[in-house]
Amino acid sequence: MGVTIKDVASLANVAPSTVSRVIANSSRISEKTKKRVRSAMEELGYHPNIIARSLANKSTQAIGLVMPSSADKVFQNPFFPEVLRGISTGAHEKKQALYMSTGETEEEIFQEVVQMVQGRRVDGLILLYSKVDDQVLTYLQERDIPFVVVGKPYKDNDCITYVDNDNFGAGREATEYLINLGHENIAFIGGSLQLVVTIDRLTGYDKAIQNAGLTYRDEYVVHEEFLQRGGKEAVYELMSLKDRPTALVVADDLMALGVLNTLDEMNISVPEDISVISFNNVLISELARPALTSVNINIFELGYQAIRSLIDQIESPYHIVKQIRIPHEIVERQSCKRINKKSVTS
Amino acid sequence: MGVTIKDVASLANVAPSTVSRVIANSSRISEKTKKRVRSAMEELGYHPNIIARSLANKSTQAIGLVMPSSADKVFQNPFFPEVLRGISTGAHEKKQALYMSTGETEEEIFQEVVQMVQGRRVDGLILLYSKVDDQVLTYLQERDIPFVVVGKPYKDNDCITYVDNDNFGAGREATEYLINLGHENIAFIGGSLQLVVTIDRLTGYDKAIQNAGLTYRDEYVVHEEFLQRGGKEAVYELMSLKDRPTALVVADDLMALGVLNTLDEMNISVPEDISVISFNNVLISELARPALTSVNINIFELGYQAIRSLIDQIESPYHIVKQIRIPHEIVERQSCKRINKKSVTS
DNA sequence: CTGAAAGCGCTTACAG
DNA sequence: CTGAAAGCGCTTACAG
Repeated sequence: MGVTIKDVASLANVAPSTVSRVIANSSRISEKTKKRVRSAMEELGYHPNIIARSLANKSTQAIGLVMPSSADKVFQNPFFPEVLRGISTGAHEKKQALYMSTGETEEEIFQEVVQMVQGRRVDGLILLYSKVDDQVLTYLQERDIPFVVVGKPYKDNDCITYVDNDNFGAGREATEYLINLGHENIAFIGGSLQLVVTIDRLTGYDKAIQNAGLTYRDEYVVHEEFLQRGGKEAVYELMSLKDRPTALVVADDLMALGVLNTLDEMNISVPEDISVISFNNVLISELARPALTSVNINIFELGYQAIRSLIDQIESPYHIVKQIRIPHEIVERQSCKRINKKSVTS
Repeated sequence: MGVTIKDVASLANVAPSTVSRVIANSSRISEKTKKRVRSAMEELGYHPNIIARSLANKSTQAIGLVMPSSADKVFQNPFFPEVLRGISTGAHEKKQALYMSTGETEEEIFQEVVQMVQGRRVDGLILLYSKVDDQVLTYLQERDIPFVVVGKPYKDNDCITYVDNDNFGAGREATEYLINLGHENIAFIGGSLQLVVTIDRLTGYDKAIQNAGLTYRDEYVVHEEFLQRGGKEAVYELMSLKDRPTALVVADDLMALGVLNTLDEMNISVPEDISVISFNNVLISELARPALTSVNINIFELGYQAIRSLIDQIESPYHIVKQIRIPHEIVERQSCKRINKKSVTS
């Protein structure tokens, strides 16, 4: 049924190998025969069989995307579609196909990765997460398969190519932003401590608190699963403290939206009674009321740079390691306000 | 470098063809040799080369996902991650790999589809959109490639396998829900009329208005691009009418969130002054204030059934056409309220 | 129950 | 500048 290289060859009166060279646009073929072969391809509606090509030259022109486990929660976070968009754009520019993992548990995903790699389905992989003690990462390192991590790996930073924000800096700056508005009681609501991003942002928060000479309080730091219904618990806890915080650093826009709702239910208004700053700057932060001041981490760029550097790595004859830092900046909206200190109030 | 079937064969002292049969778990091989071969595979860490297998048996165990064009807007709609999740789950169950298209324009996407199909990269495709006059669809039909559409195709309904909601019914019921709450001035804010889903929901709205003996008014029906910053224009237009609507049917949760914001800016409160019902029931509808009453269209199921029926189609020896209707139901939250009719007000 | 051989549709030294 | 031949790693009639 399918038109093969042989059909083209016989129509153009050349050998199959010549057709192959025309496809590759080899400089060793005369323009004249190239033309003849091309019109034969046109006439027959020939398209190269990519599978056969892969087998022959041991390159797939395909990239594997490893999604985090617990797919259900993850996909709901607008982070993923956006990073996918960046990856997709880069893939298209470089004519790479994209393969997605589909497993839900860590073990399933690991098996899939092994399949992709050993089954020679992909030339390299992008890990769309970064977590402590990851067997996928270990496996890829051992086998010396090209891969890049979106986010900062927990260890071996120097030997792994990754694309990340300066989340420490982002956490520090967000906190400093609140400090500059006069806040002294600033709490931090973070996601899972299994995620390196949480750790980094929290450390930045710490640093800012210290630098400003504020007292660090354990009870001001709470953690909730990312995406949980608004971190209700966390907010209740914080608001029932004797020294209520006057400002919150929230690790994620979606979580911040939930925090906003909980505060609303408690009749605490933002930014009048309490200021809120969050991270990621996804569409939701604009649509929230009040619109959220959020740290833009340029998610698209994270994905785009990830695939660019993966392709560089695949094409390069020697093993290159690169760390790419995507810039961030605070986008001011309506959720933060200068505090009226009691002493200053007339 | 890679371990091949030959290595396994010589270690196990059998022919390569026997190893192949063991992999396929053919009943024609004795348990004894199966065991021997399997332990050889284990010992060598053998994994079949999927590419080579594809070439030999002309099946790829991979499915292509065709994303809508204008990827930028699309990925931001929570519809896509959710439908992807359904597809991914089904793919994993059936051990199918997933390929994503990466093109942005219609033409790019078309070329990619041709590549996937003629390059024998996939056994079938899922179209994650449905629009008027789609060349991809026409191409797949002509070539008799297995595919399924998520959404209702614009024409040729009977010959195409698709998975859809009863969007006509959903539009009608949403409108009836408002009518039952006593509303008579009900407006419709829809997305692009290029999308079949918009047309269906609008037609349902029409029907409900007619059935109830209410007068249909042209000025009550407005269209905005899906996802546009809240359909601000649309809301202004409607609210400046002499006969202001008392209820809105909004085609999409994200759009409804924008509508909510615009109303808020105009100091019109929901549901006291105006009721709002929308569609899709994504996470955002819960997080909005007031929480949105929304028609749950079971997006996950849409994706899950799509891939199931695609795989059925691929595995079936004859061409089967199926139309699957995913149920929907109204999820009541806080954005709708019984109207206080003037005549009834004491 | 097992093996030898041809074939899937390409690419790529090697030779001329 | 072009061709004949071997090979990529599997599968599958065919034969026994």
